Amino acid sequence: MYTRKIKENLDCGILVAAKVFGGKWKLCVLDAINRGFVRPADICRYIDEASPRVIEMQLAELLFFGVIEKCAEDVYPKKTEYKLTALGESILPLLTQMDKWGTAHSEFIKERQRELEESQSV
Amino acid sequence: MYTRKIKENLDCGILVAAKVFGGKWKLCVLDAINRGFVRPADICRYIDEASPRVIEMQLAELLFFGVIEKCAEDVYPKKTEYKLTALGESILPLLTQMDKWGTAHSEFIKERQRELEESQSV
DNA sequence: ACAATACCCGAAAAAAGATTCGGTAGGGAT
DNA sequence: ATCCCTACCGAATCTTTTTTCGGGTATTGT
Repeated sequence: MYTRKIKENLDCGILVAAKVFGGKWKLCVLDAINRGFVRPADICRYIDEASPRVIEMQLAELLFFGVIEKCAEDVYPKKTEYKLTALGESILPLLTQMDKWGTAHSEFIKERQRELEESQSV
Repeated sequence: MYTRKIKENLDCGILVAAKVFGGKWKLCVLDAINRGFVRPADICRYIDEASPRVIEMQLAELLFFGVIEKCAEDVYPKKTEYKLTALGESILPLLTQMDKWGTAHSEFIKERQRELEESQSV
């Protein structure tokens, strides 16, 4: 298991929040679950840009921090389902706001990004 | 100059937002500027956990994406000041909400983190 | 029995991100 | 002249994160 070399600082709220949902795909996973894609294979299909492995890992972390919970663990056939806990639900407003912000400024940011890429390729 | 190897996807709002303020210190820098630490040296002293270099780099990125702007560029002695643009201001509510969330759940998350560290050190 | 699917996990490799180091350049004070 | 401060930047290095690859177990449909 990987252990950090640099000590983490969780002294301010922003850093705590970043710790919990700061991974590349964590918010996407929460979004997927929120939209009803609750089984691992469904989430993977929904977020097909990410590798299944990374989604598993992010699910594991979200589970560890109590943001989601796992159901039907010992039922066969395995029909694992994840759902948001109260803590997870409390993130939704933030998720929504971030999504709104990003969508609202999407064109502007994309345009800047294009410029950057062009200047690099020359 | 560094160019990414994996193509970026900015198709959903969350990914756009993550792109703009997803760095390790970006939100901290915005917070610092918002609190009145507007000169590079001041920001560095305020966020003394981060190296000055990384703060410069994050400032450059925030500048590039139009989240902050730079004043007094050609005045000597150099008294560079950064301030939030309208776009930057529009992030503040999110910043506040994230900080609130993190602060509210700080103890719980820290406790989980402690457990994780203990289990690793055994 | 066989193939396909779901779920989960370890470990190496690749990529991205952060940090350190050293340097430039100008201003101000002693 | 020397020293310290501010601002900035390139490049090597180190750390962290993500990805890829391969494996394992169990179930379902044919």
